[in-house]
Amino acid sequence: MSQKKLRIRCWIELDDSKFFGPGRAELLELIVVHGSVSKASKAMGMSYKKAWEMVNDLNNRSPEAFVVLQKGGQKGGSAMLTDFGRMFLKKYRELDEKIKSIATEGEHLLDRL
Amino acid sequence: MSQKKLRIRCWIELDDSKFFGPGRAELLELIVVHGSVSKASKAMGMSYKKAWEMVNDLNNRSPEAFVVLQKGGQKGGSAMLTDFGRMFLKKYRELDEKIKSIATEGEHLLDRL
DNA sequence: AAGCGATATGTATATTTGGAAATATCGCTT
DNA sequence: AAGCGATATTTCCAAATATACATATCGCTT
Repeated sequence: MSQKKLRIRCWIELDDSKFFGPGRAELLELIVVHGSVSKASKAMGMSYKKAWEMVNDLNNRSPEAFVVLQKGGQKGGSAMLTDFGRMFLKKYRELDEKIKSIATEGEHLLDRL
Repeated sequence: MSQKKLRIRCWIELDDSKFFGPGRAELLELIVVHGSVSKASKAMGMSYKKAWEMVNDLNNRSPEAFVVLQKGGQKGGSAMLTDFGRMFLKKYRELDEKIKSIATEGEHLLDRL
């Protein structure tokens, strides 16, 4: 048998460049848990810079911000999702689930890989 | 209005690395039309090397080849899809359509971008 | 057997990406 | 009001990627 690991994933493109996909979804989830971009990036083994650029890109290219960032303060700073960010993340996960179910029902394109 | 171009796309991962997505789908379609990797790559503004590496990767990592390549001969060489390659491409396009319809039915996650 | 057209492969260069480290920020503590 | 701590933000340089270009290969045609 092939024993190959197969996955179907989706992402959203905005003006012909990637805007939202599995990586950003995971990052946002970890920001919810940890309350900072720094901790979230460490938790997923990503460099802080890359994580910060993702957050920055989400906020800049969307008409509504995904994440509110605060620097300084008692704990040095913080990050939390906006209502819009949480809503978007939830809907993306729902879509992801639907796609997974489509891909596994009946005979499909992965059967012979 | 936002006037932003929005798309939702999917790709297939095999053993944690990308295997098939929109780029390779388009390349295969152009190979069907033109009958060579060279012309197909030019038609989509991609370097020949990159296109060749895509075809090579598809053939190597799949148990069944996607493309049959011939070098030399009357026209210097040629490329054509296998039955498997055509079948896979067709099913991928069907999946793409289903995902698109899911993402656009009713209120969805793209509404506020 | 020489030439042709396209594949197949390698090399050098430009471009993009990525990480490490330095810097700026700000409420709290003292 | 000066220092601290944890984070956000920027700078700089290494490393991975991609592109352009050059070369080798092959089988048919003539």
